[in-house]
Amino acid sequence: MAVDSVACADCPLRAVAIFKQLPASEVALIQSLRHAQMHRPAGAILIEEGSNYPSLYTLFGGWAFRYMSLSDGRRQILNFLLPGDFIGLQQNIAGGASHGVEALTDVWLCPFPKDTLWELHRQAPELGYDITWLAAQEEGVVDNNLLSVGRRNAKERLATLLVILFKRAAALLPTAKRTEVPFPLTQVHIADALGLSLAHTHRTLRALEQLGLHRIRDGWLSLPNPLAIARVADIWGDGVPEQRPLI
Amino acid sequence: MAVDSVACADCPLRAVAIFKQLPASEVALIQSLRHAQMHRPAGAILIEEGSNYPSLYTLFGGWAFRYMSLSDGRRQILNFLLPGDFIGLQQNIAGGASHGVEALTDVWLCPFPKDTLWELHRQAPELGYDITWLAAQEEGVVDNNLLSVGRRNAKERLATLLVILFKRAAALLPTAKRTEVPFPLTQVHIADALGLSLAHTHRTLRALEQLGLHRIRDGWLSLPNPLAIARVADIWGDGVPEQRPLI
DNA sequence: CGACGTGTTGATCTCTCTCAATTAGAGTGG
DNA sequence: CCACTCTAATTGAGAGAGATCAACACGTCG
Repeated sequence: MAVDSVACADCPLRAVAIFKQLPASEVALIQSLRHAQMHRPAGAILIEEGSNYPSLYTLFGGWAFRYMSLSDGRRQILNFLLPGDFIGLQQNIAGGASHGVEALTDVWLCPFPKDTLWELHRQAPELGYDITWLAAQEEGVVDNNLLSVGRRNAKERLATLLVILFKRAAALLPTAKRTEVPFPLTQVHIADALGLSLAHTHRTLRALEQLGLHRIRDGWLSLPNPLAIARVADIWGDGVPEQRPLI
Repeated sequence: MAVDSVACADCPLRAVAIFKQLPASEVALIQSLRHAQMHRPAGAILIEEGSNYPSLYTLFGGWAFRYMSLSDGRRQILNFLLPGDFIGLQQNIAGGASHGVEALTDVWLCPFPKDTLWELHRQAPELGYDITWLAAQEEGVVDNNLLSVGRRNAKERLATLLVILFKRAAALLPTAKRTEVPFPLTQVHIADALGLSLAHTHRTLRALEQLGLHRIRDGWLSLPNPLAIARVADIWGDGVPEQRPLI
């Protein structure tokens, strides 16, 4: 993952099948707005909760998550961010949601100045449309999490999270290597994402493992029986869009 | 609420202070894309859960809500839609979130053809930017709900919902009339929005009422002690943006 | 070596759910 | 005008999923 500001045109992410191909002119526009790539260690706060107009980033490498917390420290993880995800949209554009963003692993970021959103819309309507697409897509992910936390029990929530993260992570890997995917979450992250206590998360995790529905070892996740765990999760479609824009 | 396709330029909603003023040219563009206004009764399904590229609407009058459900019937309300909200963004733009939309009261809608999103982006970057703003804003609302459902207990959830809905509804009223706001939700809606059972929702509602934190009568909500209920909800900012775009 | 993060596990408690009934309008049709 | 139906609100009793609290094990790291 050694990165010395790879040019957007040569971006290895763009070679991954899930990302939509862009015309060279649009890639050039993105390149012209972008700053040099930067690195942040695992655990770093990428966007402070409550900050009003923070920077924008494309997550180039590593995982992160968005979260909100209550004044007494209770924290809810809203969704996880994987390579290719765009960071800072909500805060930058609509002061509304005052969530924070934290690096789950070491991350590499492509930073953009604050007025990038407007420039993209103005100079390339297609990219403006793509930004809207990304916003709508991320809301869909949060919708799913809300359904889980509101109406699924602990086993179902866990199954849902594992299935969805597996699919998202697998989509970034070469087809041949999709038997297991990187899984950097600790049980604390899982608990905070699912609205469960740490103890209960642990017990439920063990219960599902005993049923042969998942296996997490050394930061890798595999799903020995994808159909069975999807059935527990009550998921029909696959949830991962065929192709998505990459800004 | 008699409506025979009021022209966008004369739209009474645009006169409300929370809505951003648009240049006449942009209002004209919106008008040119829009179909004649339509009415739907309370309880009508405006967008079927799982439908792929449904119509787009601006909610002109009445309340609605977005929801998702599990195969056994459990339902989660994702967020409520009030006049001025844009409907159908997520499904239309990113096949991702397969949620439904249901009318909570009788509603009046301004329908737009499916390619409107793209046309707005292409013909008026400012409006494209506004669309993105709306998407980001709505995601912020869902973020808040996820925080509630994941990490707040029943009393806190209820307090949060009442405070936020009160503010959103009040912003649509003349300043002088903001002591009470329309409140068309039944306890079933509240329960489904908060991830609680109906019975517990009812008991918690009564408990908060006994504390003098709210009063719901004949479809109207008032908050006798706004500071106290906001304290229970653990809300600091006001959550309602000063000005928002109206498409 | 002590501090810390992460995982693990037991015991106990309680918030919230489930199930079941009852009451009170509002609407409908004869 | 009355039986009938339906929705929404209400209330009680009992049960259970998940929370809380408290230890302990293990590995890493300064």
